[in-house]
Amino acid sequence: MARYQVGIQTEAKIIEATRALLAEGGMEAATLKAICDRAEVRSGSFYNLFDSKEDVIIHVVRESIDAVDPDPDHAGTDTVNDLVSAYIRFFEEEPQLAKVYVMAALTGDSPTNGARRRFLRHHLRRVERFADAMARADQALDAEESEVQAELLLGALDGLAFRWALDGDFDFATYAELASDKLVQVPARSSD
Amino acid sequence: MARYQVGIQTEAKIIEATRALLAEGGMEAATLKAICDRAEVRSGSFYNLFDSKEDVIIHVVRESIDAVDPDPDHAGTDTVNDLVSAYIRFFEEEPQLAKVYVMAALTGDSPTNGARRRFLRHHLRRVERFADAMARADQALDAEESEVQAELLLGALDGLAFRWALDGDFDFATYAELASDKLVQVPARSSD
DNA sequence: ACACAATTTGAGTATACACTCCAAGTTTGG
DNA sequence: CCAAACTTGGAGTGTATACTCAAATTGTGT
Repeated sequence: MARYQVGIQTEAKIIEATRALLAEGGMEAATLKAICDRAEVRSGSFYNLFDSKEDVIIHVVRESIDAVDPDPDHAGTDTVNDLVSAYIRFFEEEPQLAKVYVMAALTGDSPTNGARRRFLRHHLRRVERFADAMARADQALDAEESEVQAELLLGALDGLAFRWALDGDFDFATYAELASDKLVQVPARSSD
Repeated sequence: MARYQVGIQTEAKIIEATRALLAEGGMEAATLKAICDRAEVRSGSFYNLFDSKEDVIIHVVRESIDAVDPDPDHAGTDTVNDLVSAYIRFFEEEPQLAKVYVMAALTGDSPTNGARRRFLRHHLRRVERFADAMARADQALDAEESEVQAELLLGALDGLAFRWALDGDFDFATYAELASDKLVQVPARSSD
């Protein structure tokens, strides 16, 4: 027999509770008890729907990682500006998911190590995307140069995101744009 | 009566063990049992010398934060280059402490929240230092502009450090220098 | 209304953690 | 060489954690 509606709703409640807890207090706040209390569910129901705590957490973290991507199909038409704007928009429109995104990398726990590896893998994919967009915009850039520039820009963006996670008042969007302006523009070949 | 030599040595062993554990596995690796095992000491001795686990951890974290500072007296003579070089040197010469420095902010646990706050406070002090050096180097920069530039550069450096913590193969020094070059140089006022 | 699968419950298990306690041992100054 | 101060070992405490399970309850297609 198919799944019951009530079970699907319970699953949604658990996911939502986990997301909120991760956003508010990172990995350490998302204990099983906290998740179940918030979702108004007993631990037995939790384990009827998920194999482990790690399951939900990875679900939520993946969701937050996917949300940062403006073009999951990788059509290859996005500009560097598109990519940076998407990153900024993500922080403005989905601050909760954005916080999960950073917190997952920031906080420790055995499930997080998985999340951390995931983060690194995602980071490397994004570097590729940025590098592609840069190479498309500036034919003079070879593959290696654009990759270096991409690492640099993403490093800066992640650092600023990290800064924002430490202090919510930090104006991430403004600094992200500034970083993009300074790091991406091709330096005017002055004299060589 | 003064402290016994043997106690002082035990204290040193515990601190060293904590430092190594923090560097290797961050906050979550530094359990009391792990610390005591590594230091070859029983928990009773630990608590004879420290009030709590948090005590040692804060000691080690503070040590790592202090190590990043090239001029603790703040004589005000250092250039931006000096500051960036000191940051890079810190990662090259004291990779273990550097990892503690990043890991403390990266990994969670109740003691870490203290460490995280400490990290933010230290970050703000460093921003001031960088901003001062920038203002000294370029008289055209007003206080606000130099602070923005300092936040930007430090954000980028921290992001690259973060990247290095995720993946030890990442060439932090090269990227840090690149970031400094691109973010600090005053843009040639082309036409305005 | 019925059968029965899906779901829920909540007490219970096992484990890990930081931390305590104190008797026994060691170091030190006088 | 003594006694006081310090240090140590290691069993033990309390608490929090993730996770299990059998019985009770609820939802759904027929």
